[in-house]
Amino acid sequence: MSTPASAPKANIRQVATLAGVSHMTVSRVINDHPSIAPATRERVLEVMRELNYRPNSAARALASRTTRRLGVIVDSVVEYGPGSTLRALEDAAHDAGYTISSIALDRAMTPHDAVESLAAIGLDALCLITPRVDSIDLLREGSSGLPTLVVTPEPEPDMFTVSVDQRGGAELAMRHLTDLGHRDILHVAGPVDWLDARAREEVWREHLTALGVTPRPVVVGDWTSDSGYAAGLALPDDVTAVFAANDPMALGIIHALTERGVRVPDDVSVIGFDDVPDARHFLPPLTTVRQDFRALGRLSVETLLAELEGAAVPHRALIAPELIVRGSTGRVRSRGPEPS
Amino acid sequence: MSTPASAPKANIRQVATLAGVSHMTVSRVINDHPSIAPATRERVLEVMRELNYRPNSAARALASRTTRRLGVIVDSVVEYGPGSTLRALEDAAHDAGYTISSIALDRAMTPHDAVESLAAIGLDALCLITPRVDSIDLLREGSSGLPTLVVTPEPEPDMFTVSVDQRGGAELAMRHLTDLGHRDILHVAGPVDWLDARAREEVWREHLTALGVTPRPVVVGDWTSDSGYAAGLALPDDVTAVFAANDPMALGIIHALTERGVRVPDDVSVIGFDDVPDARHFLPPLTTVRQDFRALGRLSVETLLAELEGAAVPHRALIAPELIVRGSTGRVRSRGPEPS
DNA sequence: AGCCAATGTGTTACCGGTAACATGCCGAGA
DNA sequence: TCTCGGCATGTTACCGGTAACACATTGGCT
Repeated sequence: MSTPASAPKANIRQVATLAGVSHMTVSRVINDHPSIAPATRERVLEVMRELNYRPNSAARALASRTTRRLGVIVDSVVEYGPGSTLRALEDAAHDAGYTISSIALDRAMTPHDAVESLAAIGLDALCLITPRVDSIDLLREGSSGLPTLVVTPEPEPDMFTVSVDQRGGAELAMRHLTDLGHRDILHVAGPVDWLDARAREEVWREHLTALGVTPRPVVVGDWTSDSGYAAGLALPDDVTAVFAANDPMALGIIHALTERGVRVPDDVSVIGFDDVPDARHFLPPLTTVRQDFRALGRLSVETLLAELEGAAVPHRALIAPELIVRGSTGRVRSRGPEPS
Repeated sequence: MSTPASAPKANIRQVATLAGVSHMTVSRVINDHPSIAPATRERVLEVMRELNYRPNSAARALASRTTRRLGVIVDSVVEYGPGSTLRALEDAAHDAGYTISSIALDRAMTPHDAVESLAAIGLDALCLITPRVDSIDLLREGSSGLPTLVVTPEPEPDMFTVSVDQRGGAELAMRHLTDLGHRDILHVAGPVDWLDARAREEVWREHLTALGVTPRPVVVGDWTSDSGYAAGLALPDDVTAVFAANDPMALGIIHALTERGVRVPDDVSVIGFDDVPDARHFLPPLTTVRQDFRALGRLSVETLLAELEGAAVPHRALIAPELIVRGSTGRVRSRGPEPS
């Protein structure tokens, strides 16, 4: 065994004694204080290694009033977007020497409770990943006085916000479809209380209107492939393309259409949003808009830490999405004999 | 605003003074000590409410040498299984008043580093979610003296382990296929260093052997739908069923077969493993084996906390998987004119 | 030479809790 | 009535660090 069994944890004063310095000098070595003689530093480091010394983070937190911990409140972790963003945040935070404590809003957990329960464990800053309309207000209300960043599609004048450019992404999707000649484009939207869903829907509407086409009524889904399936079953015959607000719904739509004998993309083109890992193997492989959640997570941590250090940071930052063209979209074609 | 701006954090002694008791009494109220007069408790609670008092967790951790924090090391969070397990763990831990700090093993992070970096922040116990063969040894080596639980398909005599019953799940899949009359069953396995993958493969082999069928060589994938796709392209013509070690690979296989003009399930049956949320809308909807990762997470936390409290807990616990029959499997049928 | 700033280190107090032991009070049993 | 044990509470020390300030030494500049 390399580790001596049950190493009796050493503390800063024991290190100090063995190194022949005061405990304060050891503390300075730990914190990379500039004015430490190189020889002293070496000696202390040596002793620390010998004793297998690890600073006690609770003690540091208590004395310094800073925990090096970020709290994250995530609405709907189970969804691909929020979940991926959280993972990316965790990685980025870890790289910066910070710890993440996250709490999901899913269940019987109100934003207020979430802030409470996170604040209880001690936080340096707060990050809210929430695509919901009202969450920001709820956050404001439960405000904890902590530096805060919100990952949300809508800019908020008085807060730091970051997001993937939802409108830009929706533009990409709509332009792709209209470039292929489609005009009769149905939108299967996400839940009405999701800002991402709203942004995508607005762009769809605006884009069509600008083309002189009257948009049909949106179909509202709930992000699940099930809801996409339902929308697919109910798809009017004269629609030539569907812009689904996410990939699972696109999958469900394709499933339903296929069952109905409607071919994708020959009869109807379908485009998704997200680019989930499996999208390339859907049948047909899904054309979609990729969101770079890793970049989003990194950006969030950067922004938050900069804010903590008092640096001037932009109140709003955006990540650019990317169009991924695959097999579920094609040029518009007449659909054979229309019924009735 | 309901919260007074920048509430000056109260500490235990201020509460004590205002309540006319010693700070120790307040501490006892916080910790639900039995011998506190009801009247006193009420008075203290009242003052705590007034001051909006929150115990400082760093101070508690320092004084009590217990952090109420669990460390989790996750290998391959990006995979559905480990990722879901982690989420479930977080929820269960939160419900028990514990905090989770997790670290992903994915990148340039060795198990040793992971233990180090988790131990550095202070932990009550450690949980390792790792499907890899060698990780347990690595953990043993980097052992931190902490109570430890491993989520792994293989029991380890000297450690606490929990898992979804992999062999049982694979049995379910194989029995389903053979009940439908299939004998020529190909297995598309996960990476060789994954214990889950091994267990599924072994059962596949044993099951066929017991039936007097010589198993063909396994095809080894890497869990991704891409690798499934590759396997599907190379699928021998006389195979009538494929047991894919997870759902994304099953998806890729179906994609490839469909491209080749092979119909699923008419020509070839495909069964997956996991039951990812979208599996029911794959084309055709996927027959698969569901793993209840939420139950697994809950079980893990329960076990770990029981261990912490010194309770006697079984060294090995299993969650039962469930067969989900959908449209990607059917009775065996001759495949029409065989080429050559 | 004398002064001052920078450098390197030490002393002391304090962060906000919990542990361990001490104390006063009260009721039950001898 | 006295004693003893349990209840309710208080006192003191300590957990392992950091902050703030003090102090000694050194070297450059006037």
